Amino acid sequence: MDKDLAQKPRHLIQVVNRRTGINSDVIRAWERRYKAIVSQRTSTNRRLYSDSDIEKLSLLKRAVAAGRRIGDIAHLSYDDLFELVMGDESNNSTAYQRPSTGTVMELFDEAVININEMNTLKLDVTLSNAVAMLSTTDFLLEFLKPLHNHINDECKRGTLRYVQEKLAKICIRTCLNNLYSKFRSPKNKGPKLVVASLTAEYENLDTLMHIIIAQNIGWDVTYAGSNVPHDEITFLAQQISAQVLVLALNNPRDISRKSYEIKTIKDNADKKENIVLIGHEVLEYRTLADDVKATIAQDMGSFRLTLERLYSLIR
Amino acid sequence: MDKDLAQKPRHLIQVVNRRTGINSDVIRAWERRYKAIVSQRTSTNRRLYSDSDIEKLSLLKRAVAAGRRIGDIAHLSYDDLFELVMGDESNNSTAYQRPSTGTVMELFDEAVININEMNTLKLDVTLSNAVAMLSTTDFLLEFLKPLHNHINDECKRGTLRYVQEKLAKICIRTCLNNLYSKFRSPKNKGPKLVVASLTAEYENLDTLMHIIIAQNIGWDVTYAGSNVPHDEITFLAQQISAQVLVLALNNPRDISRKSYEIKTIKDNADKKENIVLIGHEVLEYRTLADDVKATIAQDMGSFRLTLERLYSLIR
DNA sequence: TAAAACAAGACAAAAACTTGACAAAACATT
DNA sequence: AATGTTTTGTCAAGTTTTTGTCTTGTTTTA
Repeated sequence: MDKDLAQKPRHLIQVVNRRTGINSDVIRAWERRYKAIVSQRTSTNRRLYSDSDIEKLSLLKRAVAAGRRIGDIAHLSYDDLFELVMGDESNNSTAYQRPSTGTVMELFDEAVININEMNTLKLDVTLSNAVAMLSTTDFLLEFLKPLHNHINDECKRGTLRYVQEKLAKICIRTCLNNLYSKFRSPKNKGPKLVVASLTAEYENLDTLMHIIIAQNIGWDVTYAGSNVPHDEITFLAQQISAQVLVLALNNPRDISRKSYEIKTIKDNADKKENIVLIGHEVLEYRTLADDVKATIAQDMGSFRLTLERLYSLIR
Repeated sequence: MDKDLAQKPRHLIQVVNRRTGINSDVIRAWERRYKAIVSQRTSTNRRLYSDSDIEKLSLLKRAVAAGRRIGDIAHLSYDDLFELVMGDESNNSTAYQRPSTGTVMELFDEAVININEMNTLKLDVTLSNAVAMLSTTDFLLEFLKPLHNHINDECKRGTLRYVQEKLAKICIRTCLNNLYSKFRSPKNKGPKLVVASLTAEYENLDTLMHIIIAQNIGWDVTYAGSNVPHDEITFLAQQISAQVLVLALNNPRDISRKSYEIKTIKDNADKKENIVLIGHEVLEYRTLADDVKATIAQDMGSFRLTLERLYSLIR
């Protein structure tokens, strides 16, 4: 019965477009030129696609992304295609192509315009387009982080008003939140990691970006938010038996107290627990980091490397 | 018995319009052309809709927003529609699995257990199941609001630790965020509404719930966050030409300053702009509300009524 | 009596269709 | 390295289908 449903032509070309990310024109062109997917039609000549059609189209897209030419592969059966894509993607894992700077630039400009116009709806669309078009890493490092910096700069300079900053940051937070939930599945049984920040720290978009990176590597992330007393962090990490604890340090105040608290956390923790420090005040904690054998990750790039290293150590 | 009530035809088309955000003309056209919802009639030929009719209409609206054509889907059963919408909204068509049981009580208990165990992953699942199984209103009023109260109570009593509260609230915020983005579509051309809170107010989950309600009625909501200076709020409302301004008042401090600021906002606003006050400190602003002709909405129920009234006035 | 609901038809914007053209990218050849 | 050829995504023009909105005129409600 399920198979029956999967074969049933019931999706309009627009739905296929949304699900696969392939432009409607392209879908039609592939049909016209190579008979890639010859869909059924309604009595009034509209195309209707089945679930399996959509799956084949997704495979075709992946094959093209892996460097195949559509004309060569369009006629292949689903199974042949599947095999092809699997081979391509496993060999080519390093051959990821950076998006052209043009793409990122255009998305960036679009986002800036949306922010200036305070059109949160359009900004949402732009952000989710960026997510769709870029890899997670590129999205964060090449697009969102620069955008975030730009917003902060313009705000300091006075070119951007306070509400504009606020609205933009709420949109970005929502977007990061979506990204976070999207990649969370009960099936994920990666090693556990806790992200939190101590008392007198504020919520920070950079911290959220770090969370996405960790998740992207394969960690099962639990985010405890900002402004959490140190003993609560210890409790949480122990209860869920986290293997890594990430602390965000963005507020330049109370460094000595926080240092003491971090030391306490380390003392109370199991020996296997690793501590990673992030945030832009992180350099103030250099000597402490040596002391408690914590790792300092100054930016998202080194954070990714650190977590990848820890991940391979644990696995 | 509840089912009985849900099947009972008792809502005029106007009510359906406000609850679903679907124009009355459209509802009638859908009935005339596709027999989407063939409602009962009174003895004098007025249409009367049941709760289930409203829910099916909401699903139809979501399916249309996801790119479906009304003519193709109007005839589907509620369950088929549900499956379709779930597939469309979470791009991978296999994501949602219907939970085995699901009264509000059971969902509530499940959530409480998840919170105690600090299993955020499972809590996420429970919350999204609740969203899927209940109507938006029921989800908020019967499930989430009580859960939120429960968390606050347990925390005051000391039964719940600080991290547990934190984790739970982050999950809830994420869930509300998702709900918010889900119902935002560029197609929505509802009247505009701004939600914000003044300086010295903090972020509040109740405010987010109010946002979902407003959106559910058909408003195009812009959320400016908390702690926004009054002149920034005025600027925003003018720029996007909002027709309603919702202010959240949860902090008992600085009432006189805030009163003054609200008055200033009213003075600078266009005459047509309506102000609605929400939050648990809202009763302190009674005299002010009379002064500036603002409406006070003490709870989510009266908030819904207020916005429905304003919606029908504007339309 | 004014406002709201009804029916039926008309209209126009949006979306999908076909065909053909174009230009950038990829490939092949010299 | 330069040049010619093929591939392929995108766009435009013109047609058809779909669907939200509006109009007109009648009936019901408050």
